Amino acid sequence: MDITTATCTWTEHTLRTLARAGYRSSGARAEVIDGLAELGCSVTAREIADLLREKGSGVGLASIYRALDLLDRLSLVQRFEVGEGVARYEPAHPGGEHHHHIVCGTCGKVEGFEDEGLEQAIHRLSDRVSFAVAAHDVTLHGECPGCRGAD
Amino acid sequence: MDITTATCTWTEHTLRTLARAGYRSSGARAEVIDGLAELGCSVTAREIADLLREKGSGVGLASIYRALDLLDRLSLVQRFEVGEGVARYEPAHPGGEHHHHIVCGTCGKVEGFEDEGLEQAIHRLSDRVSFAVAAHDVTLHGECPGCRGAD
DNA sequence: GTGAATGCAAACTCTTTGCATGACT
DNA sequence: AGTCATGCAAAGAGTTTGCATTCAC
Repeated sequence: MDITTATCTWTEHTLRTLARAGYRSSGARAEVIDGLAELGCSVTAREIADLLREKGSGVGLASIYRALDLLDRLSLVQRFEVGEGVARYEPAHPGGEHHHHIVCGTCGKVEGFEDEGLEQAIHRLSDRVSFAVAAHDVTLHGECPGCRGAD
Repeated sequence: MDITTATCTWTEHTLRTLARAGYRSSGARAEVIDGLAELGCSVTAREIADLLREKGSGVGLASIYRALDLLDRLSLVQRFEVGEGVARYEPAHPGGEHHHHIVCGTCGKVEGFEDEGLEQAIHRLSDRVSFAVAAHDVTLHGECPGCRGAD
């Protein structure tokens, strides 16, 4: 997965989509988008705030939440939780390809993974349930290589 | 799945496990366990509180959270979230058999489902990742039959 | 009697909202 | 000018914690 080119494309796509929908994308919103592109996978609002503050930006937390909410409503980011009671966000790729997350129960590290077999199983299963399935989240819990070694 | 006998067994198992671990299980804790057994799948702390209050119980919210936390640490309940920022709990069956959840994006209804193909896919996948996988959560998002019809 | 368990209220964290100010078209 | 966007501060919701009291053993 080439994060660099992917997120670069995502940034452009996002700015273009916002503009097309009539939203202004300067100021705080643009900084949040840049921050998301830079941080990439599985970031919290606080992490974005910390990054922007480090860079000397005066963007407020409220604007970050507002931007994330807007991006989520436009399907430009994916919002999810891994069981900490904190919302996490990451750039959503327009093609629909996506990954899931695995969380280290010891250090809290979150990593992404993709698995075609899993996607297929969920697809097959979706036909069998009474709900109309629109999306799915999978979270694996375990211990990361670093923490396994440190036991 | 026969909820009645399953939760009855679960209640006994839970009380026995607590006693064996040296915890007292009278008062608030027992009421929370009863409430969980009665409500069954995917309940919030508030739902337990409401049920107990209805029954005239004076159990406080803090005791409910403390009980749920203890049961979770002893693996007697499963704790999870479906993306609302609220923790949900349900009796955990000792055998390890478990189900996952599907959430209606319109009315918020949560239902359980089981799928062997999904479990197998996750099992196969677990061998391929660098983490030591200990558990997994799957959440499907969609629209329930009732809300589909009401569109 | 002693230590665990409980209830209440306060504290805390994450997130949302109200409102006045500032920026873009 | 008019509207949208922002920052700050306050409000909300869910959850946790401190402490005095109560209860089980």
